Amino acid sequence: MDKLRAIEWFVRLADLGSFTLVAEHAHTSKSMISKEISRLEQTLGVRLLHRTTRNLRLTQAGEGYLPRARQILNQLSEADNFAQQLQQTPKGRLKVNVPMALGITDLGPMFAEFMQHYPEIELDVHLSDGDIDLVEQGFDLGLRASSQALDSNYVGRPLTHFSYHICAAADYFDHHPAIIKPSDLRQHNCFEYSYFRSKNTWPIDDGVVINGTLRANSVLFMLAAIRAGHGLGMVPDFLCRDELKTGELIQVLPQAKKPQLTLYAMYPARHFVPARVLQCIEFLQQKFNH
Amino acid sequence: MDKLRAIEWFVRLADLGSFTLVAEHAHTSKSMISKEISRLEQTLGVRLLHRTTRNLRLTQAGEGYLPRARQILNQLSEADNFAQQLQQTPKGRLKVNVPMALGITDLGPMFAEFMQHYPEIELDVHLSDGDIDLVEQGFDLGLRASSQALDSNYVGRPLTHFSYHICAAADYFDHHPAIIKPSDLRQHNCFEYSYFRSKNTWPIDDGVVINGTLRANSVLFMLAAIRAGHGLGMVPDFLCRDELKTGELIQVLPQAKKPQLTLYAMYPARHFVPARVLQCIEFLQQKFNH
DNA sequence: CCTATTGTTCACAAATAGGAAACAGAAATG
DNA sequence: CATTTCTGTTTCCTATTTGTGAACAATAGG
Repeated sequence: MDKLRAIEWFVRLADLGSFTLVAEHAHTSKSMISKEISRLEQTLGVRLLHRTTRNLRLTQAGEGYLPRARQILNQLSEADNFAQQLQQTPKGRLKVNVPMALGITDLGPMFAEFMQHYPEIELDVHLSDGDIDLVEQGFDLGLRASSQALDSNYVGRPLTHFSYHICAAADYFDHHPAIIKPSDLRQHNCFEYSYFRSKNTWPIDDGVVINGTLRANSVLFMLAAIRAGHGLGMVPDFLCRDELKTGELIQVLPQAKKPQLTLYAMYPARHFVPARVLQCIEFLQQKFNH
Repeated sequence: MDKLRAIEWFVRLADLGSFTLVAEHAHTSKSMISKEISRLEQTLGVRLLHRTTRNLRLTQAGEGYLPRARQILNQLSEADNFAQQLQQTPKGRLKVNVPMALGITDLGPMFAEFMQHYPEIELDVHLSDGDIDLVEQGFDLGLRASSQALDSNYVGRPLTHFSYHICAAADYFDHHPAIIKPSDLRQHNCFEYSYFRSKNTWPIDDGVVINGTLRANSVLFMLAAIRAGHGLGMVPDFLCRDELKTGELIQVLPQAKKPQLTLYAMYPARHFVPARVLQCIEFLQQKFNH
């Protein structure tokens, strides 16, 4: 039995509450989890989980074992990080969370180059936009665009700044009235981005309540609708700069006060940060500053 | 790789300073140790030990990894003890250190009976008399006869008391002068026990300096010499009570002031004491009090 | 009452562990 | 200086263990 792995799985089991989920998460079969947990229980001589077919709950022993197991795993990764910090060439798995749109446009090529520089680092990139817990999901690094303060559980380093543009297709205004002042937007089909904190209010000047026929959780998807001339969207500059240059898209209200977005590289605040994480951040910083 | 075991071996390696010794200690081959440590170093990406053929020393990484490894192992055994404490029937390995002579005479039958009562407990009995570090050697329980205070790292529970007798063979005095007062001993062949703190001084009244032609680190061996009529020895009562009863041995200076020995059951002071340890102590207490 | 989904068990294929011996390097020995 | 005698590493082979997918038993929900 690999006791450490058994303990890891036990902790996951307590968190997720299902053998099947843990098996998926650990890329193995549920029979494996079952056997390993049973073996752990056997060596301890105590049942850690009370299992009925549809429900899992910790036994008294499991209840007490769980926090200790957590601490052991934490200290182990702390020790590993310490050791790896002293090594020369960064290697190992680097699990990164990246915003969907930015990941596809700008970060894709950057990470490709990063891989070339550090061939010993095994990249595990997850594209997603929702607010997820980096630690819980086991991310070493997360890139997040934010206009507000950061969670103090993480260390955040600003990489670059973005601004928003309100865009429409060039031919959109052939059939729609012009937009002179922010309140004109209310007469138009303004798309809503699901992950905006202020759902149907665009943060222009004092805020403009908009409404439209599209709501999407992907700016890329929204961009397609804008290019098709179906309405207006508020998109970050890195997504529309090419189209604005070619004239395919037109910016509206360029002088209006729009929020500045900062892209942060965030990593869990720990005693020893793996070299590969710091190297990656530095690499990105250099790329963005160039 | 069994990472936990690798860490254990690494700690042992740092303590003992030799692959060969660790291999013996762990009941495995040195190739195993070598391979496992190498694998650990590989996953960490750092060399933990700098090895030359005749000398081992920790690298900078190893120096920092060692205390963390120690802590992890401690917390793990703490967690295991916690879990096992909640279990009903005690089981698992119980490694006991027992004084040589007492182990052979009185404790042998007691432990035999103990095994019968708790068939799930796997006994690992080490007979030895020297002062050894229970924790370092991995003992769960140590039985020690002592007349003085105990190390505060351990919890000690008194089991029973012993007294010393000065004995000689019955026919010894056919050819040697009688002994009336303690100072008469100086004219006799008095055997010396290696582990006595006051080497060649017997703790009778104010202490009597003795000399003789035998020095041994085994009271049993000494007893054989006494029975053969070669001289006198100071032996604990449990070793000579049968011979005194049959008259084979004769006690000398019975009214002299001799030290009282207390037999302690000692176990490492930890947060959670395994059930099997407590059960064993209770069993022995009962046996001695009966 | 049936279906869907859970965790456990089983049997077999694949991978791994473990040990003996050969090996290579360095210190002590004469 | 050659030799002996330790050290830790490597190699190779077998026995053990691991991991998987399918069948299984058990339970909650429709």
